[in-house]
Amino acid sequence: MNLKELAKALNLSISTVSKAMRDSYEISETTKKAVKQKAIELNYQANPYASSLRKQKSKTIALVIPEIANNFFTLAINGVESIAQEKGYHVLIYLTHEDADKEVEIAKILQNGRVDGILMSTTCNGIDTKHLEELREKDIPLVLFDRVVDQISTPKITTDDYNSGFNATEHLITQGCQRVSFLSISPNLSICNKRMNGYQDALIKYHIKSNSNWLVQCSNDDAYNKNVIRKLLSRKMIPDGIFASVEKLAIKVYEVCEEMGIKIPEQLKIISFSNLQTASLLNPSLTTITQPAYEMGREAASILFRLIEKKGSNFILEKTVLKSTLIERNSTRASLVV
Amino acid sequence: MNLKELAKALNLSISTVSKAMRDSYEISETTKKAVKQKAIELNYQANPYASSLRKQKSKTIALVIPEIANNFFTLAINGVESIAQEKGYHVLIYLTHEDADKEVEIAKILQNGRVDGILMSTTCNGIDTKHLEELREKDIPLVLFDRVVDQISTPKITTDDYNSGFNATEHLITQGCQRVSFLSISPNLSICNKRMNGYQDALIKYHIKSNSNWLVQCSNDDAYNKNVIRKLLSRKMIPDGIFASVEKLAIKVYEVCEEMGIKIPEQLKIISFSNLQTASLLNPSLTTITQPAYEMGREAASILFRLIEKKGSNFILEKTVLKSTLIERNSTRASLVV
DNA sequence: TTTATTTACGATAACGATTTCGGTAAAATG
DNA sequence: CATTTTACCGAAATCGTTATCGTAAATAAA
Repeated sequence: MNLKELAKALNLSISTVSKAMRDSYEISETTKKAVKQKAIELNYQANPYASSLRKQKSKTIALVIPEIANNFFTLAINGVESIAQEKGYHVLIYLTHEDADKEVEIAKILQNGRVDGILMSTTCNGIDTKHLEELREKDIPLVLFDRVVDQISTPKITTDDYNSGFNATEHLITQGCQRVSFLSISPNLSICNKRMNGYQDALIKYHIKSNSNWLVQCSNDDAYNKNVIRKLLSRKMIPDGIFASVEKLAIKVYEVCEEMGIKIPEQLKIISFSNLQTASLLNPSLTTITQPAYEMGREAASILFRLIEKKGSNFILEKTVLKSTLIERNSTRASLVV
Repeated sequence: MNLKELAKALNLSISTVSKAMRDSYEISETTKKAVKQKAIELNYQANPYASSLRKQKSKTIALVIPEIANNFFTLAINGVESIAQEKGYHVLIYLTHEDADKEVEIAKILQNGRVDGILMSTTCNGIDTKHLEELREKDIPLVLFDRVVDQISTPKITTDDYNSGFNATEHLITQGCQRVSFLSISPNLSICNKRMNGYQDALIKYHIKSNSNWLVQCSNDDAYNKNVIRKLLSRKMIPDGIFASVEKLAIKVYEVCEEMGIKIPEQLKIISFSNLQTASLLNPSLTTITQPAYEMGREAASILFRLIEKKGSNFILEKTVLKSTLIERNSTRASLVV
């Protein structure tokens, strides 16, 4: 079923039918009605690729994220999808699996007009950002969220990572921690570094000597991370507080503590960035800094659509910062002095 | 940058360049090399929509799922994406949010050639399946996974839901439960009913009177479900075992038990279908039936691609059944008789 | 040497829509 | 009554590829 057949069935020209379908002022109401009815009757739907080719826009966006088995991204996708569906856009999903090369490859592929815009949260392994600059040069609308790259000039949605990092650390300290360790996911990730800066400044505020030994670099390999954490908790002087920059590191800490018989929060308190649905059901319940993931997705998507629709508008705010909330639970409960 | 410009830069015809790019036997090796080099130099990439229009295939599949904030689907997406990326396909994602109308709408939209095939897990609220039949009639490759619809003739990937349901219930009984309740997510979902059948047959095997009071219909509204569970656990005769057909119901049970001070597993044992990463860290750790979600995604995708590539091949197995595994944890630990 | 066959490439027509540009009738205007 | 508008509609170009077909030169076969 294409326009030609539909036109034939109506004894009208192709162009008339095309215009009628899109409510052109050139077409009388009566023929419009006739055309639309026949279209429904014959189950006509415009071929999206023919339209895209002609109109040079695809009504499709790409969502590029490092992983999906992660509640933050899951919620963000929900936010993105909700806006996309409202706007009648389609969403292509690409996972980089924290592989910088794959991210570059995907960025390359997306230069060919397949999508009208890109929503991206970068991999933590990347250092080079040429692929993002290329997208900017080609004027492909790009919005970064959460894991942003500061040097790229494009809208970015983040949370107040520095403050959150500061507050999380302060919370540990006020709950009685003296030796607070920070688990980083990557030294190349600006948001992770901001969280770390908050951590360091909180230590300074409370006159706690910032010891680089408490700063632990993790990776995206679960097994490796578990080992790193094991080592951390096997030192002669182990931390009494851990600030995990991402959820999966907190999970590994729990596992290692169980394994080693370390009691949370009595021997070790822990706080983590996390959107776990089950944070309150863990043993013990996990104190979290929870990002407004859904809202971030929605915000990122709606800014992207604004970019797409009013291309060339320059009143686009570069940076949007949403607030995370610290939810206190038992994993950081001050030890009861019975 | 399009073929025309590339051809001009090479002093060749458009058709020659096009063929060279796709390694046609009609083109000499020398010109092929020249063309490809120039293509890289000028950063040429074929316009996907022009290609799709001409070739009548899009190298794109649709993944239609009811929700994404669910570890099963998250893992399945991972599986799907891994195969899609291997095959050079793109993945469009659509969420129905358990809304049958939305599922119908999406199915309609996908009839227009936007995708070469569809991967779907149906909503639990659907009863009508006309939209799926239409897809079959239009010969659009369709593979159902997990939440399948039996009456549609198309490949399906499921787990052994009946057996799993039986085993889960048997497990509760052998751990000492006498009043086992089943939390259903929907009466319209064949896999949920199969799990229930397993449950019922296990009761029969152990000569436990199957009481319809123990069969609780939940929905996809968290607040509603929580209320239903509250009521269940407020009866004069409350169950001593709960079998949750999906993860989110189990979480609600935990929450209600915490609220009401009901001790798991002493007063109430619970087992659930679940792919929670944190099942072992819950308080108490949750006994689960865990589906091979990643493998199901991979399997579904690879069958879909077989369908797409050898359209008309009839040796396609209708049904693939993978095995779930019961992972025993503390939520069903037999009460210690101290 | 003549004929048949490859080899390597180009011209051109699709694919299915959108859009510009006309064109014709009827209605409105002078 | 002549002229301009207005209201509708159609022809044809276009988007960027791919596929079919044709053809010149080069090679092989006769």
